[in-house]
Amino acid sequence: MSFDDFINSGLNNFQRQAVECDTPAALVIAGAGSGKTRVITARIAYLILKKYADPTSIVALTFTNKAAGEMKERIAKFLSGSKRLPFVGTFHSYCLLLLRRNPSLVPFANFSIMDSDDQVDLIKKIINKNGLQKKISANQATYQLSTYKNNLLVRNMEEFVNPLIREIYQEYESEKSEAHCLDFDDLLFQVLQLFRKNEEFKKTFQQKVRHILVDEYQDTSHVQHELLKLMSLDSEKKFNLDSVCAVGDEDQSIYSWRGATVTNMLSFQSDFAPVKVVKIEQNYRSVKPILELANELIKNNRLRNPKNLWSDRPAKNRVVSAYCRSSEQEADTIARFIQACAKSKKLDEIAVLYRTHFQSRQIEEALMYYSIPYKIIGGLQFYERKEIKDLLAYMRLVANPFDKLSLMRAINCPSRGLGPKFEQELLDEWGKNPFLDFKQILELLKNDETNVKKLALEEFLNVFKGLEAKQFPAYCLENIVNHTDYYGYLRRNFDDREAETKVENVKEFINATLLYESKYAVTEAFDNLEAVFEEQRTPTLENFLYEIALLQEKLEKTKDVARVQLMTLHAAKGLEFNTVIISGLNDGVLPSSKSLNTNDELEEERRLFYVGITRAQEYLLLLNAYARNSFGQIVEQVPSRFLSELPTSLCYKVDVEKLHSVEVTMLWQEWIGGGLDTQPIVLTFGRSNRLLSNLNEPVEMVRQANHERVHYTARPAHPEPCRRKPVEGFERFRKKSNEYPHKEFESASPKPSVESISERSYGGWKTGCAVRHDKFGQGVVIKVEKASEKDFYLTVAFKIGQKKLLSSFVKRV
DNA sequence: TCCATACTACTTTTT
DNA sequence: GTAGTATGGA
Ligand SMILES: Nc1ncnc2c1ncn2[C@@H]1O[C@H](COP(=O)(O)OP(=O)(O)OP(=O)(O)O)[C@@H](O)[C@H]1O
Repeated sequence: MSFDDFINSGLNNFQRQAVECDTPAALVIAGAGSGKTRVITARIAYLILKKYADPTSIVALTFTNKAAGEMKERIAKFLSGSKRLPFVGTFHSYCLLLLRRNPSLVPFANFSIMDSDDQVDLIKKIINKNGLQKKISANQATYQLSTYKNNLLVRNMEEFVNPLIREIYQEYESEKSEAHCLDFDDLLFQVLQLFRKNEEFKKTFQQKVRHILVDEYQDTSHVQHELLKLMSLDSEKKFNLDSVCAVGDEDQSIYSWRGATVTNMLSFQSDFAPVKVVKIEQNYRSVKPILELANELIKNNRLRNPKNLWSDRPAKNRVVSAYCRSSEQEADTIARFIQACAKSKKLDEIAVLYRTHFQSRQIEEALMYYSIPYKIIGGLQFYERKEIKDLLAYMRLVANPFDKLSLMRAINCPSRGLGPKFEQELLDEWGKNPFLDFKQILELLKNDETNVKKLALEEFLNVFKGLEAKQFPAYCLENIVNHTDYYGYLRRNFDDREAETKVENVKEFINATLLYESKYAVTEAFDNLEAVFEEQRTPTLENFLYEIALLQEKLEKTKDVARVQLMTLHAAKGLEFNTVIISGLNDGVLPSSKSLNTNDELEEERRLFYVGITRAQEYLLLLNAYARNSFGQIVEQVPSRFLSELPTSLCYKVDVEKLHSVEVTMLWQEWIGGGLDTQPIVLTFGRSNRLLSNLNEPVEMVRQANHERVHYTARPAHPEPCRRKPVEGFERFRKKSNEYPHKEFESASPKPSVESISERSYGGWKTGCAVRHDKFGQGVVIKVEKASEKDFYLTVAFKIGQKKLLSSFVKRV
């Protein structure tokens, strides 16, 4: 389709207004799936093709690399053939680009970028050094530090700051700058400072860049908003670009925990006034039942502006909510569902979404068991693996010989007798001579060491002989691997299977560097670095390190076989799939147990669920389980409170827990396999034939919002499926109301075979003491068992019956 | 200094 | 269940 055709037929009136908007500032506020991203892409194409804007004068900022990738693809379609492409990427990657374009303005010429692991490692070191372990965990400190840093730049928050954090902050910053490292926050800060302090820099920037577009504005941080202001306004706060266009949706704000500020949407309107505000209410992505479900859910949030999002894609029987007995069954059910889908859909049109990464493991296991190809987005990333990070440390040292953190990582890996004691010497020495690079320091130290250590140091330094930042990355990496005998080290230190996977990973790493080199050879204009100076466009080690710093995924050839995508709800933002599976709809998982304290947090969890639902185009499967493995223990679960907010008329509930696995497959085949879109199909389930058309009829509420009514007892992880009276047809799958899920197991289930130690008191927990649980109310402890040093299992008699739970879940009364 | 063993804490979410 | 740390003996 030509772009003209697209403008005429591929956009509705409102979208077109935003795309063709001539006022300098435009803001699109619109619900999920209403084509906001489409507006951004179309506007970029419009500016280039209709307004003859130089592509390199356009900057499009997205929230994630994945979103950037998709947008690039869409734009490239409109601009087929053109080698000059606009910048599309995250705020962070754009800031990195600016810093690299202006090496003379950066505090250190060759800096390393710390990822979050490096950050936590450094903070942990500082905490341990100052004996603060007892007071704060490294993860907590990292999080608070980032918040502190972000606030520092924009407004003064000194008095509210945890003094501990300020202390750590000082040391963290100085360690970082001695090592010539920047963390993710620094990338934004450095550029922010450039804009604030360097008029020349700002002038050059505004001469070159004329249009800025920002996606997902509701999740931009204060710093990012500030940055946008500095980029677009002159010193008199007058608009100084040709256009700025942002799009966003308050209902999809899910990143407040990392500093996202929804009110940026309002600030945008005042800071860039006059702003043309465009609202879009039609959803093009989802079929009606799915959209209505999402609308009903989000209505429960009080802190929002009501919207009237509608879809004109009628459909029936599109949402099923499955109640599983355990997380294993949940995973198995997902796998069987995907199997049933695979007959009519491509696997990459299906996504499994979850709240936290650890949930992916069980799902993975099930998918492997059924040989379903899948791909995990996020989670433990390729470049976060230990073996890769070790080698990266060597590479980083080549590019940045001041990188203390990398040196500490590399020096004794593979182990060469240079342990913590030597590390301390090294740190002391370096502290005295901060302007020497690591080779000079090590040469210095070599003189007063024993022979064994001398040799070890010699060996270590030899690895770097002849390696330079301007060489090809693959050459450097292969040299490092060979000179350190890295494969040998892996085989010596890990058992066969583990060693082999690690060796494989290293080989893949080498492949990735080779691929990176060839990519440069093939396409002259490497889109991301399109506007970088020529010498920065050669595939050097240095450039490779910058390229991967903000990328977690490894560079892969082309899209290979279609695979089911597994990711967190956060990572799914901005994406869409034919079929979406959301697993783990239990209180404590979604909403997360850490977000139950305040209403704000709870509403963000609800938005997260909303984002998940609105990723689906055609089918939506929701799952929860009555038991879940966490920390190697089976913990009872209650269905998510959000499930009770979904109208039953839109959501078909199934008691999967009562089905045999074969029946589960039949269930899915009947739901999906028949091609419900085109014609009503005749079911051939069991002995009876039956139309599926009544799938969507209202049912009585099954599990009430007040979970107190539901009665649970401890039961084995895999109870035998219970025997049911056969029910005719598909209807038999529908969850019965008022039927307690585990009535059958209550008497049958063996009592936990842990010896009673109820007479004893453990950690202050005593039988007979009164406790309060958030949901189950008051109760009395009948049994105490040790779970760990600090945690205990309490068997508590509540009004609703006995429950066994971790002591951390109850309060003493 | 290295290794084996025991014991803890651990799970949000991302650039 | 596992990664990371603490301890103690070789
Ligand atoms: N005018 C239109 N006509 C037909 N399809 C459209 C139109 N606008 C958008 N779409 C389609 O609707 C879907 C959602 O669009 P898009 O991803 O741009 O929405 P969005 O507002 O960015 O969504 P979200 O906020 O949920 O990420 C896409 O598949 C897109 O192709």
